[in-house]
Amino acid sequence: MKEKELYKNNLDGCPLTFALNIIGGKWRLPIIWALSKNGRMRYNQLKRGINGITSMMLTQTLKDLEDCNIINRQQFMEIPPRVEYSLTESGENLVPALKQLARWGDDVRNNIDNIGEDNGRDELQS
Amino acid sequence: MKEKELYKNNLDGCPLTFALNIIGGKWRLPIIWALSKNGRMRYNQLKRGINGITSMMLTQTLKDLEDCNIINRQQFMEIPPRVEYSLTESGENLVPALKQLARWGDDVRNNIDNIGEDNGRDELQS
DNA sequence: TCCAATACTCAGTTTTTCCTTACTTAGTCA
DNA sequence: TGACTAAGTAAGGAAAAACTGAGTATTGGA
Repeated sequence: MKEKELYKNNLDGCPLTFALNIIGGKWRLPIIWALSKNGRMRYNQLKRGINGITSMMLTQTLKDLEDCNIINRQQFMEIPPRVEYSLTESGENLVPALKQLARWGDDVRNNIDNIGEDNGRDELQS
Repeated sequence: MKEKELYKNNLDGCPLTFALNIIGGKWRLPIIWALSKNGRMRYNQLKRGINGITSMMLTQTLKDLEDCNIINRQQFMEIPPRVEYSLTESGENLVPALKQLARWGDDVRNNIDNIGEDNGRDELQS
């Protein structure tokens, strides 16, 4: 194979890099996952549901995901305030891709844990 | 829906988190991608093929991926030295999942571009 | 009157990740 | 002789990501 015919990596414009930039933060996947499981959720509901997240990280990550068009934010003008979050269509479309990745992760981990021995499967939704 | 029935996030043991930890470094995907396109590659071939990577980052990332059982490292006892890298079976299995994610990334990006008509430019696009 | 609940926001700090520059060993080419 | 190739290592610093702990406004209930 000649050097010139090699695939050359081009980071800008790669849709995979783009996708990973969207889901790549520490708390983004947990939020997306929780919303895909539970549907519409309020701020403090998310906070209670996601183990270890702080107010600040939740606020920031929700805003990031909203900017990426992955989640919707609906604010009700009430006292006490109420804000509900849910996945957008893009967000929903992401879920199958994540499931495939999760399936792969599961397989790999089983291979590492007991090499050569297949001991059933763990459920994807932990 | 009762609070107790909500899905609760458990980061340890989540196969998705596990998968993202494997592919989540800056240079991991470029290396995996290049190997999946070109098959077996030597160190400097990878270095030339991946735009902007330094020796150190390449060495480190290759070692990380080897530890994760994503790539094989085969060393030939020759002068000058020769080392060839290739995807393991786990590495090959990862590729379809990455492709699905990439497809999603592509769709989302196109959607953003189209929405841009009524909203001017946002800084999401590369 | 004081506390709880809601959905945040801010300043400052720590932790993690990534990068830069130089150096290695041993043989080959001019 | 000196430059070049191969496949890396080492030390230290910069940049990015994440965290800590506090404060905001409002109102109903004890």
